[in-house]
Amino acid sequence: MPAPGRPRGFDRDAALRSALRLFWERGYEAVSISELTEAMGIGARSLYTAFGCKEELFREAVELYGCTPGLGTATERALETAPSARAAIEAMLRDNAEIYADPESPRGCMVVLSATNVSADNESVRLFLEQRRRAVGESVRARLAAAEGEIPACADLDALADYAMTVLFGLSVQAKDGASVAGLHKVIDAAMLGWDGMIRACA
Amino acid sequence: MPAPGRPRGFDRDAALRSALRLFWERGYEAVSISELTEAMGIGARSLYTAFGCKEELFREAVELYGCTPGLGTATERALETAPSARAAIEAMLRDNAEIYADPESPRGCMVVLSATNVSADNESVRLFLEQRRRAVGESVRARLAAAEGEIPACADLDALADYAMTVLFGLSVQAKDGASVAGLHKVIDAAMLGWDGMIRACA
DNA sequence: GTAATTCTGCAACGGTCACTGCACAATGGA
DNA sequence: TCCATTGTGCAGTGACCGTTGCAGAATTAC
Repeated sequence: MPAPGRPRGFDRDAALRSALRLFWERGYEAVSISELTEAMGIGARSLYTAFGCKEELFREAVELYGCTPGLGTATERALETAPSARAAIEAMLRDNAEIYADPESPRGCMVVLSATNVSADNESVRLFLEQRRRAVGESVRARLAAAEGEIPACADLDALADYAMTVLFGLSVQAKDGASVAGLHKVIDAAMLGWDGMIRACA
Repeated sequence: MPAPGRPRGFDRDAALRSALRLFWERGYEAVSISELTEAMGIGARSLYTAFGCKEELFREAVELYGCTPGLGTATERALETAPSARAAIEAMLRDNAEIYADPESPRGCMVVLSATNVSADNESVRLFLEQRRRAVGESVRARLAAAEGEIPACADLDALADYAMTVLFGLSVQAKDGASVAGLHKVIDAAMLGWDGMIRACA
């Protein structure tokens, strides 16, 4: 039983995916409504009817990014399935590196890069992504805290988590600048030696 | 003997510093000409007479950032004055961290953050900063290559340099998100253990 | 003084921005 | 068939974008 009224003439999910890709590639403010309507294959009026306004569309696109397998879910999945804290951090970095440098997709992480600088009017958008970055950091911290026995009691969990996030953020910039998947993995090799060093230095 | 014609009615250097601060804080596209003229205390016509156009003004601001002691010179200075490759990398990270989280200045690195996403028309601006980031990476690489004997011959200098740059980039994002100086230093503690691990793993 | 040169304030330029009012189209239910 | 509801195309809204033409102001050289 569809809702009453004229049915929507386009695939809302597909249109949202097109918007996601555009926002991911060039950022929130740098993408105009007319570019969006062209990429989504709809008129401006339909965009507003379906998604409300540009900011709401962006937020929905970020949500979709976050819950799409192979994109934003990589971090969560790595943290949940890896058998140890160390393996979780490494999997998080490596799986994301593959996504960041995938030639089929925009480069780097949408959450890190798509609203780093905005005009005063759109500060709320920047804060929205900042909060999502913070939430990822919290997840990492929680995963470390749950690693009973594996990490020496004297270790600074906050510093470990911040270190992992810093490397993750840096990988996005490197990928945007054209780094290869192999190059990113070499960086992660070094980063994991940093992890081991921190654990060893404390024990 | 000043040049003929009506003399400029404002301090060009001071105006450029105001523009630098604004671009640093919010990025190239997110800052409008009217915001610039207000901050610089001049009319739009004077801005164009003195600086050419918005993009040229931005490039000059980035140059100024790069050659101002306590800002963009920190990296170069650290690489030149530190007594060892390891000390050079550590000084580069720590000195920049102090700048990135300085409460008196915009947060993070202007070169990393002020043009990460731009509209299609201004891609040249993004590429300009990308090239500057690349140049810094080259400087780091060169410093490591010059560290005769200190680094084992089997070490991957490219990976070491890319690792240092990745951490440096990540620190900018962390600072923009509000990280404290102390927090950044803890991250660098970890990062330097990564450095030591890479050296040790190879030797 | 006059000419040449440069800078500045004013008032606009065409273009694009995000967004919307309105008439009409397309559906479901009575 | 007629109504209620919702989506869509068209044509615009006012605001702001980066930029500029022009007249006049301020200086040096003569």
